[in-house]
Amino acid sequence: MAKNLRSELTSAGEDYLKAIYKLHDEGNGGVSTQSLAASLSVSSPSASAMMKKLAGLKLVEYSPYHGVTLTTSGEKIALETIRHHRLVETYLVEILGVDWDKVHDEADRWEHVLSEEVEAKMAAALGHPTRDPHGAPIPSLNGEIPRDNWTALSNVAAKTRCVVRRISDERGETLRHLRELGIVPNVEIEVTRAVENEGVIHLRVNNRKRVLGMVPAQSVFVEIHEK
Amino acid sequence: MAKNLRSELTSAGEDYLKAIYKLHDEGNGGVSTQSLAASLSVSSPSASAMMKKLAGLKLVEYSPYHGVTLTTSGEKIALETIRHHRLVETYLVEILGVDWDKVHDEADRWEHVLSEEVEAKMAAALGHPTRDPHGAPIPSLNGEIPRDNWTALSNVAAKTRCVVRRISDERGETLRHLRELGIVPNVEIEVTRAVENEGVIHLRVNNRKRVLGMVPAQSVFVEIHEK
DNA sequence: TTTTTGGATTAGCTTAAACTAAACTTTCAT
DNA sequence: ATGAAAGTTTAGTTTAAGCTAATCCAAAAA
Repeated sequence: MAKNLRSELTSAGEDYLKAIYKLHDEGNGGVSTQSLAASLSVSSPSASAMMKKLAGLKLVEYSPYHGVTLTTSGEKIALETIRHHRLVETYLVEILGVDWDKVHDEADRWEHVLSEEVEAKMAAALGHPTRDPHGAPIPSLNGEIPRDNWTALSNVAAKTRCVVRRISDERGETLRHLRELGIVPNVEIEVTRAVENEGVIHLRVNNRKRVLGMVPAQSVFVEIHEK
Repeated sequence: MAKNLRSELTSAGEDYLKAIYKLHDEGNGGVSTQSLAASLSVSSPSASAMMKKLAGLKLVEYSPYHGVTLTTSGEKIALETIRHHRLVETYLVEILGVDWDKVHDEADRWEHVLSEEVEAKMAAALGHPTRDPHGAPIPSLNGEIPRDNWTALSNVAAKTRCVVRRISDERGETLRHLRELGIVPNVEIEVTRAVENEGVIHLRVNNRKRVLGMVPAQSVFVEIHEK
């Protein structure tokens, strides 16, 4: 069913659906043509045209000048694509030993060529993981995905201990930097100093002092330690 | 260098180069527009147009009305693509346990999205194999590939013992049938009866009598047993 | 040498996805 | 309430890859 819809779809279409899902997920609410275009590095007329096409396929609800939202089948395809992407990332890191900061681009290409059958084999080989190497949740086969409620590191007050749970930035540069600082999922850290307008947050990671800019700190999500 | 050329190229271009290589390899000599078009399930005008484009990129030597051959860089890319394809097939069978007869289509898609880095990891995980699961040689990183000199099963005389070395048909149907008969690489078989015009060859495989049509027998290559 | 014929190429069109430039809505501020 | 700014859509073009129909060449047959 969704399979049929998906076969109507090119990989460009899948990319748009995925982007809409993510923007909706973060930004909460209808997704604007501009944000969509920006997130795909595409002009807004291109995004606009694609919305018309996806609306024709009943994959999005599109009200010109007022943004789009996914329909049920559109969301299903978006989640399938995200599942592919995150499983591939996990597989590349865990089984093939590819660097944490390099898997994103590879997975962006693989996600469109992976058959359901091979996806299932990968998932099995990994023991059906629920998180990718950056801490992002992997949607289940039937499209369930946990809603996380973690805090951006940029919002954490001084003297707070917490555990890194997720890095939401996908760019290799940022990821490499964070890894060098030891900021990866499941590592315990402490915010030692956080003063507004310093543009920087001070941390203790693996018992070393670290300084992190506020911009990358916005994409590090942590779970605050119970007292 | 070849990397640069390759980046100029779409996956359609890679498919054409690969097809030219294979046709040249089997058919010996210049490759005709028609055979190329047929092997890619494309119209001849399409093939013709692509030849002009590839000639512009200096990947083929193209003399209108007289066929094409690969240039050195064209052959390099063809071999890289074939290497990707066959490594992926091997990986899917050996590591992920995908069925022997189903890996071809998957690999046809993967071959275009695999980075050199991941390819290297796969090759290492497999112990740098030199044959894919159908017995086809995997080109080395620098483009070397053994020339096999095996005999088509359709040409083997009665009372001959031999070892299956390669199946050159890629269609799932054929492969499935052969596997059901036990005709897979490295299995020893004996031709028990082979009479011209019967359109069929009789075999003993794993100590069982088998009958195989001449058409599939043409894509089974064997090594004749030393006396 | 001419003719036939089959294979190859050109001409012209289609679809998908992008782009720029121009025109149009919304919305916000005066 | 209206005009400007911001954001969106339409118009028209481009590139890649395919297609059909029509033309063209070359090799074999007469």
